Amino acid sequence: MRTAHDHPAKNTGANRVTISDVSDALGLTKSTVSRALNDYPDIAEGTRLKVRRMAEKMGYNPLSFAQAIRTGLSRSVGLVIQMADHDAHRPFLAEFLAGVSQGASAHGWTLTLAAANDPAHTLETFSRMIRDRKVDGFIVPRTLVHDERIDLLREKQIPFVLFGRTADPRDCAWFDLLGEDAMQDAVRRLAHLGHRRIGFINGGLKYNYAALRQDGFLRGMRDAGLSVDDELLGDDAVTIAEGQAEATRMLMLDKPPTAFVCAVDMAALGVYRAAASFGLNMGSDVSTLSYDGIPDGAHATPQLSTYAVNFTQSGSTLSSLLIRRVLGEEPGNLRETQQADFLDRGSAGPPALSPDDIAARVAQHRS
Amino acid sequence: MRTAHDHPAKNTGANRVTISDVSDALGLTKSTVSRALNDYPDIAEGTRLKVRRMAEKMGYNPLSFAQAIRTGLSRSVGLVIQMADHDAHRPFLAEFLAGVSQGASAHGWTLTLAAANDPAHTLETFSRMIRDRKVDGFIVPRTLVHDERIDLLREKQIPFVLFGRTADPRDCAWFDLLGEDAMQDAVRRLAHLGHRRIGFINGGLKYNYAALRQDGFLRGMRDAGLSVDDELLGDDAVTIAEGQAEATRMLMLDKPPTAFVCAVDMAALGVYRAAASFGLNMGSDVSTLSYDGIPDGAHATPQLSTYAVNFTQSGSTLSSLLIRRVLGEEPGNLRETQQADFLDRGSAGPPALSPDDIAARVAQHRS
DNA sequence: CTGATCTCCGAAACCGGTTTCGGCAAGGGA
DNA sequence: TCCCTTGCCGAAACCGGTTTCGGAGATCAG
Repeated sequence: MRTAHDHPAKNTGANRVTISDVSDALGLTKSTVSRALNDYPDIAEGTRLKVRRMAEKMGYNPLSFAQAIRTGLSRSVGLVIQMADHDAHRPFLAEFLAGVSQGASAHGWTLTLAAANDPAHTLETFSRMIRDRKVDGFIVPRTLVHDERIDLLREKQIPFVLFGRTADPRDCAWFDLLGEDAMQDAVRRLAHLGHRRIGFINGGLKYNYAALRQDGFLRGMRDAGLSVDDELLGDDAVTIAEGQAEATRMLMLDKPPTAFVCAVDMAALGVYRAAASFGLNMGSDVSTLSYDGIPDGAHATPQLSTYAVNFTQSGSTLSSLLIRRVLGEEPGNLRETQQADFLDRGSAGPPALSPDDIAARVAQHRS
Repeated sequence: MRTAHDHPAKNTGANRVTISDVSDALGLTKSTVSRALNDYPDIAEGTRLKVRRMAEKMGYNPLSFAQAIRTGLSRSVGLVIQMADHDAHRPFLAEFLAGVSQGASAHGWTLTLAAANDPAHTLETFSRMIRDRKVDGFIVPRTLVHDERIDLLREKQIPFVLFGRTADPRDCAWFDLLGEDAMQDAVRRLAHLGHRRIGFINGGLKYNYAALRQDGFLRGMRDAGLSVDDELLGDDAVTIAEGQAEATRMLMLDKPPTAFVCAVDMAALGVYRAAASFGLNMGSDVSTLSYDGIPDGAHATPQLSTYAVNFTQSGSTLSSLLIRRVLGEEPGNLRETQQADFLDRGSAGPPALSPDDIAARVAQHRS
């Protein structure tokens, strides 16, 4: 049986500078030093400066877990990634984590990461981290329409910030990109290029963003004075295969679209395959605009035009918001949104073919 | 100025069960309860059981940061990922992190993650985490031939475990896959299929694995009784573009290879492109065996035959090794290696063309 | 029966901080 | 001059654990 006393910790701060060392050096008590460093109002300005300088000079840094025992704050942001999400977020994971980590460490906080296999395991993981007070709050990525994580955190009164928005905003702080505006703008651009029949391939309906992006698409269509054909609306396409299936279905209609708007880049890459399978050139015979900005989009031929999300900055912003939330700011003040950046590359151009031309080309390739 | 006393922590363990609650309920002192739970030998077996049961019944869980203040152990494994590594590890990042996280939480530990932009920033990040005692030790991924991270950790006497091996094993525990054996086996398989001229495309020479894998390749060639042509050895190919460049160079030789062994899957995907550019069919006209097991390999046509690494299990093993290291086990006892799994798919077959045939085909496509 | 040894637990210090409370001294008003 | 604030700091408790020390009682050998 391996136990703590079998292996006394050898790294028990041999020569660490403690708050007592600082107070002794100044002839003050450690309580005064503590209050000076924490900006208590009952400390004279001169004393505060002396303490600051001495602490700096001696290289004093408080131990966060020693503070935590009294304050309850561990100065750590929690993040649970769910492995079953096989969809689009994987390509950005590194960037996102880097952003979260850097946003946290900019305030002297750390990132505590956990991974879970399925929704039940995710909730379990949240509960365990809360029970053991490993973190002061959570970043909740990929918010769902009905999100049990939010219910749990609300019930347990744990601070959190969403990456995404949610219908019921109670207790919710968030950062999100305006996917709906991107979809609307995509339609506007395509309409401006001359497209009249535009198909929409949405992402996972369980995610909160799906309804928003569809609304944005529909708004764009209305603004452009275009009619919406139910057959040109596709759902739940978050992989290449799913995107290809939806695009293939639409291209085989009597009146196929000349352009596609995709809620997710992966689906757009599927549209490329569908088009290629019918001998249609992407960017001229058919056009595609999409959303995400995955690296593979830049390697496709032609390069995918898309609304790109800066995941590093998103992560960093989320950390900052969460820290402010933990320190007491109201969630209502902690809601930020931002526009995605349009990358104008080669996948959308003026329609070289009419819907009838496309239908003929498709028919020819099916024989 | 936002300070701690402006926002008193509200989650200061309202109704948390402490060790005193347990001791009071039993009519014991908290010191006895503590020693009972930590398996001190001077506690009667009956008492230990009573304490265990009561703690369980009351739902007592010690606060790790409260323990840390005395023991110095924060029960957290540290991991710093370096963003500048644009090579092959990104596709597995999620799996790897999941493994590390699960390996840690299996022992009640957590994963503290940080990201750095470059080597200097990495060292800085290590130092900061050490100074603030955020973690008890580190997992060091992607070991280099000359690795400053190892130097730093050695000097500061911080426990660590390598993902990979290193030339100077002092203080080093590690887990690694035997890439050299995979390379050797790849040559054996190709020779068995009838290949006589085999090219080797190595990965990044700064990494420790490169020399090992080249040794394995050379051993395989010697075992098969094949001669090694210096022109058929390529280095530093970790991206598709770099792999394509090396393969293109070799295919344009007077005596091109009929098969390739790649140290890294990404490079192998580049070999696919080089072959395609000369009208050579992968798996028949030329063959390729590789190493890593990236997801894209399964999407290539034909599917890439490769030696796959289980990154989830690797991460989990690394966590366990690190925890044992932190608890006092000698690094010499904490060195594990494992064979990669060969995925026999479609990219290697008997040579349909001779080197001369290939040279002719290449010449034809260059005109 | 006595003294030495062992077993087992309580008492108290300790870890490194934070926070409450009280009091001294200076300053201001009457 | 006296009283009442106000400013500023020390003393001590506290947070939730761990670890050292010592001693009471039981056991055992002589």
